[in-house]
Amino acid sequence: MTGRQFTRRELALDPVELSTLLLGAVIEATGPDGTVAVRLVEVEAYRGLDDPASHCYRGQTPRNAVMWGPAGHLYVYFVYGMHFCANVVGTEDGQPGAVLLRAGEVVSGADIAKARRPSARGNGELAKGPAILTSVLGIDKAENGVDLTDPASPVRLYTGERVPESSIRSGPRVGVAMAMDTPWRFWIDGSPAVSTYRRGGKRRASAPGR
DNA sequence: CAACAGATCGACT
DNA sequence: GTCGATCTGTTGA
Repeated sequence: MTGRQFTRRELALDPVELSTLLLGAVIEATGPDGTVAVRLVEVEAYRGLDDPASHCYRGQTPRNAVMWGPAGHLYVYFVYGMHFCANVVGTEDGQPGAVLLRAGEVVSGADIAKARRPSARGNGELAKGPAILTSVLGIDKAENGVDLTDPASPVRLYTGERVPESSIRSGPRVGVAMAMDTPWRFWIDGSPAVSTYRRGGKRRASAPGR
C-alpha cells in the first residue's frame, strides 16, 4: 500500500501540470494472474487541440474518444502493430488532453511482472518504456476507458511519496517528430528507469525487395 | 555507446 | 496505401 487513491477532481488538470503530479505516483493493476504496482518516474504531456503530436489534434475519433471524457480515466491505444501505451486523461469539458506513462519502477508484484515480461533485459523491476510498462501491468485494449479513481477498477492510481520539485527534470518528448522544441517530457532525476531519449523523425522504408 | 532496420495492426489520407 | 506517442537485435565507431 502506498498512499490514497486519487480523486477525479485532483486529476482534472492541464496535462503539463498533471505530469508533475503523476511523477512519484503509483499505478496498480489487477489481472487474472495477480496485482502489480509501479511507481511512475517518467511521463509525457499531450495537450490535444494545440499539440500536433497528440492523437486528438485532428479531432475526435473512435480510438481517442476516451481523451474527451472525464479526467482520471485510462486511455489505452495500440501502436506499431504490437504495443500498447497507457495515458491518464487530464482535462475535461471539451479540452482533450492526457499524460503518457513512459516508465516506472515496480514496487510490488515484481515476480508477476517478471513472469509477464521474461525477456526484460537486466533488471526486471524496471518498467523502462511505455510499452513495457503496459505489459508489466497487464494493460491492453480491454482496460481502455477504465476509471482510475474507482476502488473497484482493475487499474487504480494512488498518491506516492512527494517528489521534490528540484529533482524533476523536463525535456523534449521521445519519438515525436513535431513540436520537438516543446519540453513536455518529465522525469525524476537519477532514476534508473528513465528511458534514453530517441529523437522522432521520418524513417523511409528501405529494402524494397525481400 | 550510438544509430538503424524490422516487426505488424489499425487509424487516417 | 502509408505511417505511427515503440522495442529489440545487430552493426559500426
